Amino acid sequence: MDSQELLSLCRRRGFLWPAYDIYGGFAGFYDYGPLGAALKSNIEEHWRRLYVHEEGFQELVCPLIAPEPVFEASGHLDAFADMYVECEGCGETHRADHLAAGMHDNPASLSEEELGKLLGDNGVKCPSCGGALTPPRRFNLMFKTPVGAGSAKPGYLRPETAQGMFVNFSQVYRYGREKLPVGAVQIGRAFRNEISPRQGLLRLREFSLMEAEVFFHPERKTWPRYDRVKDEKLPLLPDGGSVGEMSLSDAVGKGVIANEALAYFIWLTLRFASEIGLDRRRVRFRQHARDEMAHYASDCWDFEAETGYGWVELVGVADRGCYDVQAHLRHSGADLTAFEPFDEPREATEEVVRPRFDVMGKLFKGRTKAIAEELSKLSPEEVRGTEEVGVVVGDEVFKVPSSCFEVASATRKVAGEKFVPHVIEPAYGVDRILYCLLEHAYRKDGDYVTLSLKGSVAPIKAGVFPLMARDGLDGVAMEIRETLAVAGIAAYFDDAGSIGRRYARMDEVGTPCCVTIDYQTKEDGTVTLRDRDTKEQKRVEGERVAAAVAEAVARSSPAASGGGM
RNA sequence: GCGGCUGUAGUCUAGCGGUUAGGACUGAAGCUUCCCAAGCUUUAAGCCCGGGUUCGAAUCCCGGCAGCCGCACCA
Repeated sequence: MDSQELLSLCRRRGFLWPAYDIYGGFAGFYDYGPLGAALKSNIEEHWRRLYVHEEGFQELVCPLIAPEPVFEASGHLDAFADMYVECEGCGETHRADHLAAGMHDNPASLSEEELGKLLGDNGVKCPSCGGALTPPRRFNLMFKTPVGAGSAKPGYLRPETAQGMFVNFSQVYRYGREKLPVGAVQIGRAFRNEISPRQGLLRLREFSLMEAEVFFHPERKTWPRYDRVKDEKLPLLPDGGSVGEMSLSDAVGKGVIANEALAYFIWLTLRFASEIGLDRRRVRFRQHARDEMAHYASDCWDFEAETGYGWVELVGVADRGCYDVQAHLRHSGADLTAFEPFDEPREATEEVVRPRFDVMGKLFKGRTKAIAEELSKLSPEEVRGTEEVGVVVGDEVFKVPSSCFEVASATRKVAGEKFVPHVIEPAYGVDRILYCLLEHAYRKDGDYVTLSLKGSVAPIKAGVFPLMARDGLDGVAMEIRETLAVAGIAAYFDDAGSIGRRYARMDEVGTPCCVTIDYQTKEDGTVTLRDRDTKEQKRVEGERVAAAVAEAVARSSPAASGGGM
């Protein structure tokens, strides 16, 4: 299909268009119009239904701007940047770390200066023309903005919503009654200063993400509902293999997918995709190659859809290990751990420095308590065999003779252990999903275009038309539209042009059914209900119209709690 | 960021240095008992932006912006 045709429809009918058009446009930014906004919101609402309502994830709304330390910890400040050199001869730019491949174990980890020296020492020239190269220049893909006036602190627009959930692990864990696994989600905007945005909605500088972070005990990566779906089939493209259908349990059993939890969220992604209307025959899960994966991930699967642009990544489901939480724990000093009680409390015996208050009291009088406290913090190794130990309390240094303490073994009851949780992250790109949905729904018969959107996501659920805008038919139609609106069904009144033209307008924006009021309505109160995909019509009682429309919409949608594909 | 191609109403397009930029579809108003983009009347809407060449520029040249394709990039 021709993506230009689809984009033209999107603009014509009010789905979306390039932003700031009257000022010449702004690459990488798009506006959603009334239909696009409704479609986007329906997609997000369906996702929320699955993750928040069914699976019990906690939804958070975190700020779009975060202070610098967050991204120092996450690694975005260093790693979410590319180093470039430019050729002084031909002007071509090259990835500096790529040019240094083979000269260093990990060129990307070097500073600009170090990398520049490395390239210079090895006499690297422009691969295109052999010209001299500029020193490496760093281009960070995050948008930076000062926060506050004066000596403002640097802030960054978030490049993903994930960090907001990692830094809030303790709140999520506590709200979840201190049980694992526990999950948080966030739906919202993220920003990346792409060097070259392309392909419409597929590479934006400002875009929407739906991300979930599921926190696990490192050795128990499964999910309560896994057993229910373990025999379902997944279209998998394993690293180094070819596409094939495989059940979850086979994939986990054969080690194709690293664990049950990862398999479950891969399946949930397929369920979501299918329920909003992506074509099951044009999607697959592609496993990242070892060298493609972020260094901290242990397994990662991209959910891809086939489009006019080729296979496009819509969702990434990755096992990120303990990397993110660990990073914030170290960087912030906060205790971002989970606690697991042992079946039986254990007794741990360890050696400690125990102050002898009877001896100390005489020597240090009123300072005894403070000195003893400091003394207890020392390890047995530090005091063993010494005659005297220096202890600092405030500004004072006290010389404490060894008679004041002893090294004794103490028995402590340990109820359980603390650990840094592992994270599995399903991350969905809303704009890409929306675009692919439109492509997969696009049907063309001659010049006649129909968007075969699922009722669950269709921006308008029903068109309501008087056959003629006269003889009171229009009044009846307006009442019916209002009845539908009150019942929560997005309905669109149209009395302009021929009836065929009005059906065509609705077909082109993916409206699943239309209600038409004709002269028979005046006689027996029935209206016709017309189906978008079959073009079939049937008469229904006027009083039943809301229920009948709801049924028709549901027919082109999956059952609310349906687990099957 | 580099190279190639391209930019005319909401959409698709005619134009090739010289009248008032033409058409189709769409939109709006109206007529027509009108169930699948029907017909008729009326009507709105355009040369991406900025410089230059020229008596005269949608047209030629330069720059910018945007789009498409390829390269690069996509933690």
